[in-house]
Amino acid sequence: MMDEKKRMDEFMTQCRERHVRVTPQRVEIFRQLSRCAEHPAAETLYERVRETMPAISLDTVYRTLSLLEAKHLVCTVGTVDGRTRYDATTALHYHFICDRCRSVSDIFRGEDDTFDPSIVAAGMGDVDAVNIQLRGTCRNCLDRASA
Amino acid sequence: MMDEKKRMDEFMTQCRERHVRVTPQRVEIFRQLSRCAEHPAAETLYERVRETMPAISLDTVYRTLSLLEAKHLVCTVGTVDGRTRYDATTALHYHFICDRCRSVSDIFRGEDDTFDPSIVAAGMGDVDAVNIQLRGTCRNCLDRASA
DNA sequence: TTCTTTGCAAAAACTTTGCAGCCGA
DNA sequence: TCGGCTGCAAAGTTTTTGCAAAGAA
Repeated sequence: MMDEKKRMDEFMTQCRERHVRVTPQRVEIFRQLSRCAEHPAAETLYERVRETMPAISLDTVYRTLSLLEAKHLVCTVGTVDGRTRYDATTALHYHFICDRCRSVSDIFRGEDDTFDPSIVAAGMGDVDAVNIQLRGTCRNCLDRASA
Repeated sequence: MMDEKKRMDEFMTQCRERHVRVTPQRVEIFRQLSRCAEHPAAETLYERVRETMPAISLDTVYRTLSLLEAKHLVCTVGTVDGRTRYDATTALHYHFICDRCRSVSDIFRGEDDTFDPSIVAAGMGDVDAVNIQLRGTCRNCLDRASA
């Protein structure tokens, strides 16, 4: 795992490359999103960011996520209970979404994984982002149900 | 492609198996959704269904889609512009979503496609549904831009 | 300096829900 | 018959937008 300082420097560099102004709010939103393993919705992330930046407003979180997603600095994981969930990792990977507890977990690709979006979409157009959701019941919920 | 009568019979059989009551509204909603290649949102489908069933209400369309999705008789394709889009085909396939024109197209699997959700999610839990979105710019929009 | 961004508040958009009468099984 | 379904209307949630002040390049 990349250390945080390096990750934040990279974020700021990419912002400048894409003409996205670097503001304290954007930096903090990205930092907290990177730290969250839970793939939070806007409001959840807002609560998190408020701990270190109490004056921030919810609409700034919405606007920032929406901007960063458009610039592919962040990606959406899908919608759970009507709320859009986000991920700071844009590298190709999958998500397991539990329909029972609403948790979202990363699934990183195995060595033998040959799934290739640009081959799959050959002829359809240019692919900028990929979102792969596997929905079902997670191990925790299965264990709890059988206990 | 399966003919419509056969598809509708299958739908009604599956409804009964899953204890979902067969009503004219549900049948018509499913029929129109099956006919739509565009993967419509609830409101778009509502307009479509109203052509043959003028008295239906929008909330019935919402309730029906939500029920059918829970029963895996229909699946969601993801959210485009804040609206959930649906698909009557539940067999594993992919979707190409154009961020420019908001169109959603099916991508059926190639012969050599070895992507297997239950292997990918091995150990994470039980997978009930899969949703794979490739987002980008479609051929049409690319051609229009370069013209 | 200039154009963008933020916070506040209000609004918009989509979706859900309560209720009474109706209908499928 | 009985429990679930529908239409109507109203509410609920999430997300977006207008505006003036503050801030990044």
